[in-house]
Amino acid sequence: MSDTEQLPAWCPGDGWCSITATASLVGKKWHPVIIHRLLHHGPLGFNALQEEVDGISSKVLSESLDDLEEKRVVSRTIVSEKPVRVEYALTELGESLEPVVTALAEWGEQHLEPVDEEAASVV
Amino acid sequence: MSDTEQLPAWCPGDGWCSITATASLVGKKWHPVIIHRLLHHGPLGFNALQEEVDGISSKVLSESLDDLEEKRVVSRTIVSEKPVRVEYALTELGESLEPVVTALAEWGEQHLEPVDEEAASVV
DNA sequence: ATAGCCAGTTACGTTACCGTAAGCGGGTCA
DNA sequence: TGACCCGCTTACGGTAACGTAACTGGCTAT
Repeated sequence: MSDTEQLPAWCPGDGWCSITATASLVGKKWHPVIIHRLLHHGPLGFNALQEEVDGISSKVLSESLDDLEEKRVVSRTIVSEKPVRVEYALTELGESLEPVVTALAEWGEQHLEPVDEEAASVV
Repeated sequence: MSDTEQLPAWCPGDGWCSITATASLVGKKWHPVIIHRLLHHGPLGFNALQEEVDGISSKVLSESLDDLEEKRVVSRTIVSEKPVRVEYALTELGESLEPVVTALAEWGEQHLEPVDEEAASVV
């Protein structure tokens, strides 16, 4: 590490930061899980997705989907069959997040699973 | 995608989720940036780190470092020279986050930079 | 003694995010 | 017609995260 080290441009000093920007997309509690489920289960309806995510409320799921749709990560397709169906799927942009979500998942797998937060130090 | 598809175990239905767990570490606004700076600039003092991160306040930096220290991601070393110095560095666990932070950074680089949020749709 | 750097802390306020509970409009099925 | 599924929305509340501003305390250099 010398003094004149050039940073890879993705850490500028002028406001924008690719890390923060990406984190604001994937850093919400449910966002990465939703994306992961969509990656591995193809298009899903609202209720199916809710069951898939396990723990999320309809309200939060709805909000998250709105957010992700606005950010062009998921697409909402109304399938006009008799019972009005809706299908949520990843856009290309959303699918491109696969490495990111995978990185999150694998790191958690490898470094976080043997969690002993309460058994660790205090008391 | 068949029906009996086995998920890689890192997306259980029973509460714990490696993705969410990791996101709770790296998903905060400043956490990944701090880690990134520490990855690329070696150990830094408080003020040096604050200047490096650019935009963070001393309070938030302090809080973030407390959090990251508690989670064994960064270490705080008091270098007891005459002017009391402190050095923040990554632990092994912290360094292992490199792929995750890199994934965030690179995705942002490749998919988010040409941002035209305001120029896009409305008005 | 005054000024300045380093490493924070405290007080205070705002916004974002998450969660519960309930309800609603439309359709299907019996 | 009533019971039930689907796809949400609304109302309400709490906590956590973030932000600003000011201030502290130890040490140093002048």
